[in-house]
Amino acid sequence: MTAIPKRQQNRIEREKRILRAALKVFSETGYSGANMDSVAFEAGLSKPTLYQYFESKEALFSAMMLDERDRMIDVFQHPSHEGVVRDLLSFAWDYADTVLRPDMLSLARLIIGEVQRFPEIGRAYQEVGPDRLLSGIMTYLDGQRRHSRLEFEDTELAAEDLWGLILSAPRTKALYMPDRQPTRAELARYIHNGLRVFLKAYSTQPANDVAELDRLMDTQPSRQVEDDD
Amino acid sequence: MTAIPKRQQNRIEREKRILRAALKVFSETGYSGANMDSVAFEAGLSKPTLYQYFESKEALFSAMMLDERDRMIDVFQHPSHEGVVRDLLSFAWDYADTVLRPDMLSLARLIIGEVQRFPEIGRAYQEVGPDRLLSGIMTYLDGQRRHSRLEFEDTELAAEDLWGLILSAPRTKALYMPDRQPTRAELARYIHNGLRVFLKAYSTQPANDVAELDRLMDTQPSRQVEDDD
Amino acid sequence: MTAIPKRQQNRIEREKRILRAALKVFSETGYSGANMDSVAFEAGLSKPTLYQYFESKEALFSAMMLDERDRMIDVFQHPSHEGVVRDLLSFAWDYADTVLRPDMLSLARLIIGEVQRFPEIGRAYQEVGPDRLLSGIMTYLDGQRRHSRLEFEDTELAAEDLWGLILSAPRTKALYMPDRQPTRAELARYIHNGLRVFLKAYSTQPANDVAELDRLMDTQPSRQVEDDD
Amino acid sequence: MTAIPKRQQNRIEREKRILRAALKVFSETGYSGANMDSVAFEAGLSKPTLYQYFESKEALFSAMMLDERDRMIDVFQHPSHEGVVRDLLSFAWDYADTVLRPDMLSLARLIIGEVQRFPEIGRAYQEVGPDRLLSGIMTYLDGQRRHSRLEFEDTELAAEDLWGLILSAPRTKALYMPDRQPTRAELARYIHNGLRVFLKAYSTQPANDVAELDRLMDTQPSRQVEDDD
DNA sequence: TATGAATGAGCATTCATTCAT
DNA sequence: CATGAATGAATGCTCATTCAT
Repeated sequence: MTAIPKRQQNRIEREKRILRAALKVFSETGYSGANMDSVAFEAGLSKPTLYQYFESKEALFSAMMLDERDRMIDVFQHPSHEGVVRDLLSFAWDYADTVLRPDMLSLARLIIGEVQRFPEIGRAYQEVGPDRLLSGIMTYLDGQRRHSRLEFEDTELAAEDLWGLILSAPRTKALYMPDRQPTRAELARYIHNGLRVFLKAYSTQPANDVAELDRLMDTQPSRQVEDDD
Repeated sequence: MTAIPKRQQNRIEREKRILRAALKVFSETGYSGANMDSVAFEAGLSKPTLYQYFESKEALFSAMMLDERDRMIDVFQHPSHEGVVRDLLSFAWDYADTVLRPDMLSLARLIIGEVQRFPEIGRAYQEVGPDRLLSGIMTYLDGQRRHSRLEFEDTELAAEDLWGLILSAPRTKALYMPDRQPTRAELARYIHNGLRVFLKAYSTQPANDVAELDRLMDTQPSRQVEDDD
Repeated sequence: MTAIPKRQQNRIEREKRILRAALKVFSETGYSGANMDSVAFEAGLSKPTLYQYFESKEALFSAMMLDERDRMIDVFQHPSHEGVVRDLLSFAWDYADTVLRPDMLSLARLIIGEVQRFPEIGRAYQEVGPDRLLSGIMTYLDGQRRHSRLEFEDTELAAEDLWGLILSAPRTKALYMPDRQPTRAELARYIHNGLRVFLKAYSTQPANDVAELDRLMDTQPSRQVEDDD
Repeated sequence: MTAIPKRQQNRIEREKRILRAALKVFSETGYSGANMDSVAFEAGLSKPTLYQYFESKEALFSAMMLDERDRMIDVFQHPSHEGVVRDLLSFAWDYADTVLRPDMLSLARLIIGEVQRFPEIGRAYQEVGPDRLLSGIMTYLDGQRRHSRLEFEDTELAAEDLWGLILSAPRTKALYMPDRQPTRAELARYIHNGLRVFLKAYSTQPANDVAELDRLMDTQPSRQVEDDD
């Protein structure tokens, strides 16, 4: 039997619990505002045990942040291939759903709030978050340009435009106002408008594509009807 | 003469000094990380005096934040009227120069980082920052629509697009990476591209306007030549 | 009025209290064994106040040690001049009374016990304690040599012999056994014997001097009759 | 064969390792400054195992101290018999070499530093160290008195004088200044002078003996030529 | 028996806040 | 009114000691 020793197993499990607890506590109160007692309590163990896993508050913070970052790598789906409009729409919803999740927003606030104290954390997230995402979008956009469905010169700028048109406004708002989550309808409005502008600017057949977009948005304005208040 | 009593005068002056000191200290280390000793020292007075002006750390923080917000109200210039393209370009630079200033970014990080602890601060800034700005842009865009120079249905979305296309990418990067300020050339690239997309999507004479934009960007790619590395 | 400001006065007084408290606490339990709460309590103030006066435990320890050292500088009397035997006898008692005081022994134990952690403290005491004392004795012995009352080649060795003959045994015992203070009678025995050997070895008239010594020791075997148990 | 069971053997071995580790750790940082982790690590076993051998830090300390004391019993050689001067000289070097060894000094500092916390330790060492040593010297001195080579009344005082004249000064210095070991030459100076004084005071043929001493010290000023810097 | 893992209690240090002058 | 001085209440971190395996 290649049984993983129970000890080892246990240790890994506990480390995960600590990192989860740390995420919660640091997210709620920031680095300085958080205290190790809370983390220990939240993780269900004592402070000395906590210190056996991470040698200092700072080390715990960094470890947690980098762990979260690694977790984020696989978050974004690769675009499907059912036609530009459908693809972009699907991508827009996927991305919005992820980026506007309360926990993602809390994490983003934490990073931004502490980036002056921990500059390397900001950079680390830039690399796996925006940069990786962007390169995913860029690959897709390049493909569509080769198929003459889109036209542009600077792929990076086009990708950033896509992101900015769809999410800049709702995400900025969400960062500043944690208690007001955007509704599905609001999101739909941003996505609809953002994609329309993007298509007008970058599609080789803007009129057709915008028409298709309008049709799709009418049909399927949102995915989760329940919270469409 | 209804001379303001010297006492009164003095008090106001001192209060300003405290608020400036608070901005500096809180910006550098966040709310929890800052301590009242530093604020008092930075303001050049003793802690008890500081407490005479603000009854608690929390009160000082709120007061400082709201004061900064008020100061921000007059920050953005009203658009001039020399033609849409020139107007938008002038606005874009104005806005970029303001929003990407290191102190503005620090303040933004502070707000975002503390918004969960002080939700009203986030809302307050939303009102005078984005909202006021937006309504300024909206007024301008509405005017241009009346003159048939632009066309759109939803003014708010159009205004948000303008903002997002120009500044979403560089500002997001700047928030996450405090040590890497964007150069003038990078800014010019974002502005040029953002306005081109905006004009393509919203102008009644996209081809002409984009051509003019290209010409203007060539002529005057930046304002401060010295740091155009 | 050249009134010293009460504040200043107070501060000095309090600092003295802290140093006294520190001496007590550190002497009792050593550096690591002592805690700042005890010092604060013993000094009659709160821990933060204590920290306003000394920035760390280590700083307090060093300051206290150096203060004690300075206090020690004036401790040893200069020898009088009533004849070698009388002089040496007087010096012997003076010195024994000082060096064997319980607080002096505690301090010595503290220095010796912590000298590996704070090497500079050991050196500092060596300079003002033994070294200064020795040079005082040496001056005196040199004088007596000039008057042909004593003879020797190496003044330093002679001085060290004087010290060693009188105090080495009782002080070593006292260092190792804090609960057993030497009685006056025991001290008298050490002094009598030590001086006798010293005179035999160094006096130009050993027989006479030893006889005088014996007479003096008979007459006045001790000074403080009360604890002559 | 009444073979000792391997278990038993092992246990004894381990106990020795622990005691050696404890000596090292306690010597370096004192009782309070030392921690059980370091002892366990130094002994190459785990803390619980350590606790199986010694039920508490205090117990370990005491056991180690008493063990060291027992080890010390056989340290001092019995004086040979080649004539008083030669005997004393040989004894002086033997004793100096032992007492001034860095590990012996560290141990002495430890005892002195902790004697207030563990008074019985001080007494225990007094018994086997000074007391046993002293009674050895006393036996020898008594012998020489019987052979009319030395004369004195109080054997104990004579023995203490011998010790004090030779080692009081260098040992006291060494206790206070751990980083400055006395050189061979310095030791020779102390020994030469101490014995000369001793012989002048106690020999029945002082002139002869001092002459012999001078001759011996010239011939053989030290034993280990290499570090005679 | 030996050990990885755990913890209650303690300790140096800091900080928001308040007096006394 | 302004300030030097003071403090109760944390907070990060450590350590002697004990389980559970």
